[in-house]
Amino acid sequence: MPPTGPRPLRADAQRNRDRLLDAAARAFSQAGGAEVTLDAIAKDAGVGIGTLYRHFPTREALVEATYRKELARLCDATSELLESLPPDEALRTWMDRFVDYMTTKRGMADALRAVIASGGNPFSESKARLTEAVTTLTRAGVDAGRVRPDVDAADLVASLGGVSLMAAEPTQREQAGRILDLLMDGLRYGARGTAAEPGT
Amino acid sequence: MPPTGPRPLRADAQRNRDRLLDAAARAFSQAGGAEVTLDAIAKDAGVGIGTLYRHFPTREALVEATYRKELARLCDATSELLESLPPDEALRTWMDRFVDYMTTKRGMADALRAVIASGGNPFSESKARLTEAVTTLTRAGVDAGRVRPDVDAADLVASLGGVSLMAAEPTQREQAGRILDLLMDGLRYGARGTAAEPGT
DNA sequence: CTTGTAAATGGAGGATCCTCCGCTTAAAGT
DNA sequence: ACTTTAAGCGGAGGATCCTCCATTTACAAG
Repeated sequence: MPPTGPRPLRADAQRNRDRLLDAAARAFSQAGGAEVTLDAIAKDAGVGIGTLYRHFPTREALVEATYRKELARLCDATSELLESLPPDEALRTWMDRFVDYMTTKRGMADALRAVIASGGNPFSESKARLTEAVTTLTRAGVDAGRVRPDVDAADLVASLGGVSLMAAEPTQREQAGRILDLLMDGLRYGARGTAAEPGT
Repeated sequence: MPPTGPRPLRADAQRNRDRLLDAAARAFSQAGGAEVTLDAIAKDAGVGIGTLYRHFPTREALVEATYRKELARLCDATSELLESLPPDEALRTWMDRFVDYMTTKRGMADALRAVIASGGNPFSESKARLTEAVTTLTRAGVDAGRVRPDVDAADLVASLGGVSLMAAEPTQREQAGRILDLLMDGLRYGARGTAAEPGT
């Protein structure tokens, strides 16, 4: 017997959930979308505020769900990057994209804070995907002798999260880039094929 | 004529400000101090909520002011560290202390977010001190050939802020340590006296 | 000491967050 | 079709945040 997975949502619940996500996507992608009130989103979706909170217990949860697809796309881009670039550059480029999502879609910052801070639970889905993507990239780098082998992918994801949080203001995008360079050099330090010079 | 500095506070205003800081220190240093309501602090200080908000426009501003002294102590510790340790280890140790403040005094996280995110204004005092401290440490490292010369101190402060934000949970203190190691190796990469092996 | 005035006060009130629970309804069983 | 029941709904209401401005007060000038 197939172990009863989490039983499917009731039809009306599913419908409301979808409406909420639609409304949220609409709201968050507008300018200043980070300030939209949850009441407004619920109203726009035509459901009660209680329903919103049941489906998404915190603002972060709603934002995370809204951006889950985009996060997935970002993760899926790894193989493509690895085909067209040397592994360390692929990793560096991927990091840049990661941060770019933050500065363009403002609501995304909340999403990632939620994803990365998820000590153990509800958002681990996206977190797992991100960690997996980073694992793929670093492993390729290690195999090519361009990245040190003793780096934990989860640590790196956390770092990216931290950098992104600081770079939330588009003003600080350049600073974020420099920090990523630094981090990248930390990743190169001690790789098999170590070069003594920093930078690309 | 001496350029009229920001005119001194009126006597009653100064008194209220001090009371508020006392009350805040009391509140924030208690367990779970991060959740204290501002109304409670105002009441404890015996002033109206409006007064609190005039002196400290945001929660972060109050927290920052509360911890300003401790932040200053941290900054002042640099010379002591430089006397007893090689510059790169001094820097690494200082970074650790920086993060430690976060995990012990929980309210401090808010403070630092405020300090570091201060694009340009009200908290630049503490930010400037932190940057100065890091400058001292890195410069010593550069002179000793143990830190690369092309690192901007402000970038490093921002990085520390990012790491600290992610390490807010004491659970993640070890992860924070590993990230600092990585960052530190990034700083060593390309220093005059480059060693090919990572770590200390 | 009196007066003028700008600084400072404080709390009522509007906005938002989030919880809680009595009512509604999908859908499984008969 | 009818009953049953638990999943789902919604929004009133309590808590907190922050603003605004009529009133009070420090203190400088006369």
